[in-house]
Amino acid sequence: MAFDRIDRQIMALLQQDGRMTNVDLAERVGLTAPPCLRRVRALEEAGVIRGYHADLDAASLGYPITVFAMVSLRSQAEHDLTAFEQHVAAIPQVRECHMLNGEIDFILKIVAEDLKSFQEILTTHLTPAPNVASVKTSLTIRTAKSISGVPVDVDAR
Amino acid sequence: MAFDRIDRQIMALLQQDGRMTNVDLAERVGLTAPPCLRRVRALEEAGVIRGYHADLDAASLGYPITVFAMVSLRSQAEHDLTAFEQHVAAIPQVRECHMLNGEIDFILKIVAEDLKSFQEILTTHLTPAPNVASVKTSLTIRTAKSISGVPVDVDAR
DNA sequence: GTTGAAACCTCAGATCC
DNA sequence: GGATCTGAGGTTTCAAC
Repeated sequence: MAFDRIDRQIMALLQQDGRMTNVDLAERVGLTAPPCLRRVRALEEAGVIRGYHADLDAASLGYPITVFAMVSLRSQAEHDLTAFEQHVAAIPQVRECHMLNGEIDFILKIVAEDLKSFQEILTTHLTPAPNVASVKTSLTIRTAKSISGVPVDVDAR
Repeated sequence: MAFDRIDRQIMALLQQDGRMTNVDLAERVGLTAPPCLRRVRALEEAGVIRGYHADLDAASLGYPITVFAMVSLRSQAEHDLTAFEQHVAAIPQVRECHMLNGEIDFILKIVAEDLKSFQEILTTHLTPAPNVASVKTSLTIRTAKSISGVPVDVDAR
C-alpha cells in the first residue's frame, strides 16, 4: 500500500490524538469530511491503523513498577520458543515479549504493583517456566521517553 | 484519586477501543451518556487517561526493524544522566528510553527502516554521544506480545 | 453530589455529482 | 474529491433522588 502526503498527515494526527473528530481531521489535512473518512477507513481496513487505545497512567492505576527481564532458554528449538511465548502471554503483568538475537533470547517488559508482587511473578511464573536457563531483571528507575508508534514523516516520498 | 468499579470499566474499555462512542461506553458500563462523559472528562483531567493514540503498523510505515540498545555511561552523575536522556529524546527513531538499575544504565527501543539506517543511527548518534561507555544492541526477531498500557482489574477494591 | 431527562447542536455516514 | 442530507452521537442545562 502506498501513502501520499495526506495519508501520512492523517496517520500522524491520529497517532497524536486518536479521538480527534473526522471534521477536525479533515480540516487539518485540507480535505472535506467524506473523503477524509474514506481514507481513514481504508487505512483501518488495510491494517495500517490497527486500532485506537486510551493511554492510561500506570502509576495511578496501582502499577508504579516497571521491570525489564532478560530471559535465556536452554533450547532454541522453535517448539520451545513458542511454548515460552505462550506461557508468558497468559501473564497479564507481562506487557511485552520480544524475541532477540544474541545470547539473550527474550526481553520482557513487566509491570507490577510493588516489588513483592514482582518477586512473586518472577519466582512463581517466570524462573520455573519450562526450558528457562536464566532470568536477569532490571528495575526501571525512570522513563525519560516513551512514544508508542513510529515516526511518521509527513514530507516523505 | 480513587476509582470505583465503573471508572475501572471505563478505563478498561477505552484502553481496548479508544474511539468507542460515549453512548456505547455508557451502555456497556450501565450508565446514561451524560454521567459517563463526566467521568471520562474527570479521568482525563486527573491525568489518569493521558491521551488517545492510533496504533499504527510499524512495518507498513517503513519501519520493520526494532532494536533494543543497552547503554552504559562512564558517569552516573545526575547531570550526565539527564544530558544523555535529552540527547536521545531528540532522535525520532528512539521510541523509548528507560533508566535501569544495575550495570546497564539505559535501555532504548529503536525503530529503523533497515539495518543500514540503524547502523547509521548507532554510529552517528549513539556511540559517539558524550559519556557513553558501551552500547550493546539486540535485534528483535519477532514480538510475541505487545500490549500498551496496564492491566485494569475491573473487580478490584 | 451524582444521576437522569430533555434540549440543542455537531458529527458520522450514505448518496449522488 | 466535494456537496447535500439524515440519523446518530456529543454536550450542556436543569430537575430529581
